[in-house]
Amino acid sequence: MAKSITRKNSTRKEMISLAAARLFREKGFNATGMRDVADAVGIEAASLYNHIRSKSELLQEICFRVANEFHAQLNELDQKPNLNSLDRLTAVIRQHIHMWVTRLDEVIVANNESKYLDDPYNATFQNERKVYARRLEQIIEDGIKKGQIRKVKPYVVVQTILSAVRGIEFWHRTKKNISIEDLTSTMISHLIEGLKK
Amino acid sequence: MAKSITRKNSTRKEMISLAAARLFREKGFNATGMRDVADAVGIEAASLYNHIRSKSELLQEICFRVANEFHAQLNELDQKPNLNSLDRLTAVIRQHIHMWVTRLDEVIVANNESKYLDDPYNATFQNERKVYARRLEQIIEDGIKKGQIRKVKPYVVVQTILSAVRGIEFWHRTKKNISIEDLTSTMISHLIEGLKK
DNA sequence: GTCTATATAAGGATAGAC
DNA sequence: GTCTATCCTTATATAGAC
Repeated sequence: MAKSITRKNSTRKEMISLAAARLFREKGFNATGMRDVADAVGIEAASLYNHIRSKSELLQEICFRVANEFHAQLNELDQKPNLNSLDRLTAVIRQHIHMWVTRLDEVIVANNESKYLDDPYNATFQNERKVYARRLEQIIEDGIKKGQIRKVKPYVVVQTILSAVRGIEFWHRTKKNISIEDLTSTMISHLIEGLKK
Repeated sequence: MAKSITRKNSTRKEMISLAAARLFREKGFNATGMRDVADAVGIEAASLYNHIRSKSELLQEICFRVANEFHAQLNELDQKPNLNSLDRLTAVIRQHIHMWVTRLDEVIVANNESKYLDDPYNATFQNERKVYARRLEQIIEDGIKKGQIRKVKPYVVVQTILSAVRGIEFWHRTKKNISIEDLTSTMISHLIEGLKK
């Protein structure tokens, strides 16, 4: 009984969160009104507050859900010690593209709207990003040390890769005849071949 | 006399525009109030309207100033017919990085806040972006045809390069000991070597 | 849990004195 | 050209009936 109530609540809340993610992505966090979110789920704005505490809370949950997911995927990769650096980077790129394709709204919100998080959430989130990037830099450094990667600045390479993948946001808008596979293979070959010795 | 009035006006308006660019970048267009802009130039909010028509107009001028500048720089490159495709792409990357370094606020606003332009400006601006990207695709296609560039999807490569350069926005935030030269050379080698046959 | 009604605050823009 | 005062709209969030 308690379980069914919980599930009903969380399902409702999930709907609100996903609707918010779509709206925050399309119109931006500040330009999205609670009335917009309410309309999207078919209730009045006031009713939202039976499920969420505030508009800020919606943003927080979206951003940290995404951050946690990215870290979890990187954790999985860490448990495959027999991958070399370039294979590891390739897998990271694939993971990112997969996230972009399957959870576009949330990922874009986490990238573009996280700056509107209130403190201390804002600082925490930016730190998550930094830690994640640092983990990727380690992969590059390892590859340089082992002679698989040219002598580059790991920090710059990581930012280049992360930014490049992030650009899929704009790819989505146009109606090009490019499959996910073409997209993935072109990006990987471009970004990985450019690192080889 | 008329000239001095004109110059005075345009200087004042320039100050407002640059202050707005900085604020729009830092806080976002919607989170920036006219009172914020007024504070930044040291006048009252009402006084702004002697120089500008509306908050939207500020955004429009910033975005199209940037768009025109990028097109102008590409036009310059077009007048050097003896450059090959890879050199041409390298020059484009250098131009972009230079814009990011010298006019960071305006470029970030044009990239991140242009979606808040009212129609028809929004549609016009997005089209400018599309035309610009198409011009870069032509360079890639040319390089493939002449055997300098591997067989890649030009559209994806252009988006990868544009997105990668765009990421300098985030590079700026951290205090890494990386010079502009290291940044530029690492990005160029990474993004250009990855295209060579 | 959802509704109607509303409190409270903030934002863009204008009027009119100086 | 700049100011003070203010209009008008919109937004988040709450109160209380059902």
